[in-house]
Parts: sequence; structure tokens; C-alpha cells
Amino acid sequence: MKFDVGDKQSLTAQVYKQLRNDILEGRYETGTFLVETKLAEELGVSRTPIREALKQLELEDLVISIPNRGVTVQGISKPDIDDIFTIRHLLEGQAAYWAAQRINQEQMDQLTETIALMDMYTTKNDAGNLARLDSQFHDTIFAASNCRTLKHILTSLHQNVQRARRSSLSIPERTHKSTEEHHAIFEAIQAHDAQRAKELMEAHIMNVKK
Amino acid sequence: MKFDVGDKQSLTAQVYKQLRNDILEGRYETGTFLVETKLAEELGVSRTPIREALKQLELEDLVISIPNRGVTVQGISKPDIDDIFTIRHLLEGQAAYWAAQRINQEQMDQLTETIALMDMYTTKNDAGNLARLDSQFHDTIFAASNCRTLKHILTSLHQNVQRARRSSLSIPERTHKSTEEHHAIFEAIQAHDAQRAKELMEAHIMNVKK
DNA sequence: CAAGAAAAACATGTATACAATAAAACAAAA
DNA sequence: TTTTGTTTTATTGTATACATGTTTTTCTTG
Repeated sequence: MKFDVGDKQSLTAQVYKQLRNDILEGRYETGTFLVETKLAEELGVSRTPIREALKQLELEDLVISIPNRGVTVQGISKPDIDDIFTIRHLLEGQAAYWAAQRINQEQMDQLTETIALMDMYTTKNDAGNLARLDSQFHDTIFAASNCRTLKHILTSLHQNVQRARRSSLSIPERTHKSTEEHHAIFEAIQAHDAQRAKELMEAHIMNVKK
Repeated sequence: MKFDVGDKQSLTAQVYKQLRNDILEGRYETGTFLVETKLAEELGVSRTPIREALKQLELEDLVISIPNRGVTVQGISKPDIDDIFTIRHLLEGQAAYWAAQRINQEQMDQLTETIALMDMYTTKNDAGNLARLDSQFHDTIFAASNCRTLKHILTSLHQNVQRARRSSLSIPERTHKSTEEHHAIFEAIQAHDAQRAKELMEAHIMNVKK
């Protein structure tokens, strides 16, 4: 698998995405050593982008670095995912709370648009586009919470459980229910009812978990 | 300010600590460009450790990287700190909850020891050692929660508000109160009373905030 | 044959050289 | 004077060479 310099993204970013995906897909056994020179050769780039990508993965806790020894993959297990849902339920609830208080007009417009498109694709049963809009909906709320730290943590967590969320949305019944829940959250934010937005969001996350 | 190769830590780690501290101390104006070559010269190392340190800071959201342009410092403002306390109150509450359920003997022994030392230094009014033990107490609970993600997020947040916590512990009245609260949390964990541990921890964090 | 020391192999940590890109300065034309 | 296109310069992105430390192998010695 060779990487192309023609791609607009930096090599580091491409390597990062590739490795991250491979780890989350479980393509590496836990504990495997990721050797820089080997990866560099395999991916057709120098060690530099590899090192930088590994640094990022380390900060996200997907690999562990042992000084002067190398990095080993940590992966992400089933109970890990359960725990992450619990954490997300707390944090996304808070994000919705703050969003209801702090959202600006532009973000409100964005949410309105996302919700409208969700309705459309729900009737069409288009799971692919719904997954995209789902991410967009949550991302906008993170942004509207106006808390860099929260936005940062949640964006990272969101990606980690992406696969789980995808599979949830592929169940037609869940699709409709999910859109309804998004509607309710949207209305609570529009009404600046922070407490209600929080509770609805918490319930929503726990439903996705199931 | 020159760095020493004799230090056991890697240059990257030293540079990271230095830059992080400078940013948190507010030594750089928000928006300042951190130019790799300039920093490299100032700190007496090559660009490589600088780059790696900046990558880490970017992942912690203390600087923003603009591709092909450079990184600008973000710093951390007063309202940011308030928000971080709110987030910590949620997450540390959950950590205490899980710790009460999942703690092992070794970690329990560690907590027992920390609490005993806290008592001693409280009577001696030794703020420096109390700050250290405070960190240790919370870190042990993160570890006992047995959730990598949570441990990871909280360790990072903990450092960000370290200054605020230090100043809180320098108030003698607060010192005694804080030790009492630690005691109560410790007992709840020892009794494996998850709900109570959570509530006590939440209250504790909010008290520190004030 | 076993144990330990020396050395080779190998990996990461760091420095530096080169390439690509974006901003700034400048010149020319309308 | 303003605008547009070109050149220069500064800075990041990437590759590579070298230094340092760790593991494994090999060889020596009892």
C-alpha cells in the first residue's frame, strides 16, 4: 500500500488515518510492536511521518510508547466501548446543556438545516447520508457548547465508536427513533431549555449504546 | 535557556514540559506563532524535538496548527478553567463510581497510604507535600477506575488546572476541609459504595473550584 | 556444557539537509 | 494609485544521516 504525494493531505495525516483505522479495525494484535522502519517501508514514506502519526496515536491512547523500545498497539476492547459510551453520555449531556445556553444564530441555522436533511433521508432510508448527518448534528452541538476542551474530547471519542454508531443506524427501526430523538434535542436547544436538552441527549446516547 | 542531554528524559519531553508550562503561565500572547527554528535556537536543540513537542501540545489543544503555516498558541482563559472544572466534576465523579466497584488490593493499599500521609502533612500545614499527595490521591482513583480513556482525559485536565488547585490548597482553612473530603471519599470507596463515592467526589471538585 | 562478557544487530532519539508551500516584497501595467 | 503577476524569502513538510541505547547473538572461559 503506497501513499501518494499528490493527495492534498500531508503524508503524516494520511499515515495517521491509515494506522488508526487499522488499529480500530483490529488488524493488529494487542501488544504488537509497530516498528518505524518497517511501517515506513510498507507505506512507502520516510520515518518522519510515521513517527509523527505514532505520536498522535499515543496521545489518543491507541498505542503505548515505551522509551527507546518502540510503541505497541493497545486497540480498543468491548468493555472499553461500553465505558466510552458512559463517558460520552455524561459529556454530550453537558455539551447539549451549554449549547442550549450559548448557541449562536449561525450554528442554529446549521442545526436547522441538518435536521431538515435528516428528515428527508429518513424517509428515503439512506443510511449512508444519515450517518454523515448524525456526525454533523453532534459536531455542531459540540461547537455550540463553546468549550474547546469539551469539543476536543468528544470529537476524539466520537471517532472511536464510529463503527458502533454506524451499525446502530443500519437498523431501520432505530433510524426512525434516532431521528425523532434528534428532533426533540433540537427543539430543546431552540427553546434554550438547557436542562431538557441535557436529559434528552443523555437518553439518546444510551439508546444508541443498546 | 539550554537543555541538557544528561537529563534522563528525552529532549522532546523536556521541550514539551517547558513549552506547556510557558503557555499555561500565560507567557505567550494568544495567537503568537511558535516558529520551530526560533524555538530550536532558543532552547539549544534541533527542530525535531520541537516539532514532536508541538504535536503533543496540539493534541491537548493548547496550540492550533495551520497546515504549512505554523502553530499558534491558544492558551487557557478564565472561563475555560471554569468549564474544565465542570467537566472534571462529571468525569471524576464517574471515576470514583467505577473505582468503588473495580479497585484492587494494591490500589486500595496505595490510597490508604496516601490518606495517612495527608493526615500527617495536614497537621504540619505542609502545602507542598499536600499538593503532591492530592495529585497522587486522584491519580490512584483514575487508575482504579480501570478505564484507560477516562484516566487519560483526566490526567490531562488535571495538569491544566494545576495552578488553580495549588492556590486553593495554600488556604489553610481549605486544607483541612479538603483532607476531610478526601477521607470521606476514601471510606466510600473502601465500602464499595459507588453512588456515594461519586456524589462525594462531585462535591469535592466543586468545592475546590470555589 | 553453562555462564557471563563482548560484540553485532537493530530500534529509537536527534540533527541536518533538501523539497514544497505560502506569505511578503516588489515590479510593471492599467 | 491600484491592481496584478513575478520574485524572493521565510517556514513547514519530508527524507536521510548519525548518535544513543537495548536486545540478541556469539564467543570466550571456567
